[in-house]
Amino acid sequence: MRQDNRMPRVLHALLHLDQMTEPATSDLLARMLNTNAAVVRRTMAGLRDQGFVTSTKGHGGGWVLAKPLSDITLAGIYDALGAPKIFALGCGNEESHCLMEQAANAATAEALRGASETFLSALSAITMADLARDYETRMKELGLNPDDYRFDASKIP
Amino acid sequence: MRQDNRMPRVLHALLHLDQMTEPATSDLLARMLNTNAAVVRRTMAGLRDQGFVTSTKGHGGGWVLAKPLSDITLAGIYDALGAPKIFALGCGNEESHCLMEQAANAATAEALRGASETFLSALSAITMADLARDYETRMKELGLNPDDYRFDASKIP
DNA sequence: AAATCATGCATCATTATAAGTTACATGATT
DNA sequence: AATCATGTAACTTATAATGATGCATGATTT
Repeated sequence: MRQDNRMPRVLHALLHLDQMTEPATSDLLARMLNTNAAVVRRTMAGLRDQGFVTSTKGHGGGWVLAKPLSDITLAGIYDALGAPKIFALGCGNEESHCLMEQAANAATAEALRGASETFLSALSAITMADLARDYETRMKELGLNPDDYRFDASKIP
Repeated sequence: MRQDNRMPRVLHALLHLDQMTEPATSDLLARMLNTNAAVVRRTMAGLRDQGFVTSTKGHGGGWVLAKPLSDITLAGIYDALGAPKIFALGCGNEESHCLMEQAANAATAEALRGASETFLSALSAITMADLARDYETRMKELGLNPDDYRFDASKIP
């Protein structure tokens, strides 16, 4: 099955949005994320509904961050994306009449449940501000000045 | 992405195999698992290679459990299946030049890594014998006699 | 030895789902 | 009025798992 990359994409988009001084159009974000404007709108729609960003139409319109990064946890974003399916592995969720199948499915489901718990609690513990700090660290490690990188996206042809 | 249900399926198959007194053909297992003989062969191939089961050709041939259930952990089976991809969620694994994307991807990857660790250690802690016990418990809860269920699969038309 | 059974394996069709595309209606700004 | 940008629907493409089929090969039976 094809992988769902909306999560890292949206995180990436939010980090860029935080650097913007004016609304970012879907098209600009699409170029930043190396994708398509319609995909951006579709993906960001959930974040808008949850109040993480706002979108405005018309001239000068686009996407704007609606909260400080420190108020946005990755769990909040995950939910805003519609809490997409985490696992490629299934647990044979059909209601089975076979008791052996029930035992097999239950064991698989339990292992997945634990993993999902770990995953979601990890997401709850991280805010977008943490990511921004990580980004800053990466900048420094390369000896770059954050200001040089700001608005970099607008330089994309 | 479509889900990978090989894991619970194989667990189910092994529980049945443990109840057999003679080799189970791929076709029989397929009917037990509600699938296709070719799928069974394909899926069980890895288990055979890892020595969990043996397969013999010809008259009276088929699949036989090669180890006691207590010697088979779910982790062993997961590996025998080729350690299939666990997550439907991706972490944008492309090597990115954008530091924000790197930060976004790293955070997602780290959350997934933790979840995968939880998952795999859960699998290591469970043996097929545990599943068999669970099965027995389910039998008793329904007031059924395990012997009544034995070879049930051969009754499938 | 011939017939039959069953695996091993390759190939093709089917299905599910994320992602990419396109098109167009609607609202905001100039 | 013209232009910009979102909102949304519909369609196509890409990717895997799964399903289906056919046939070669080896084992067993008669």
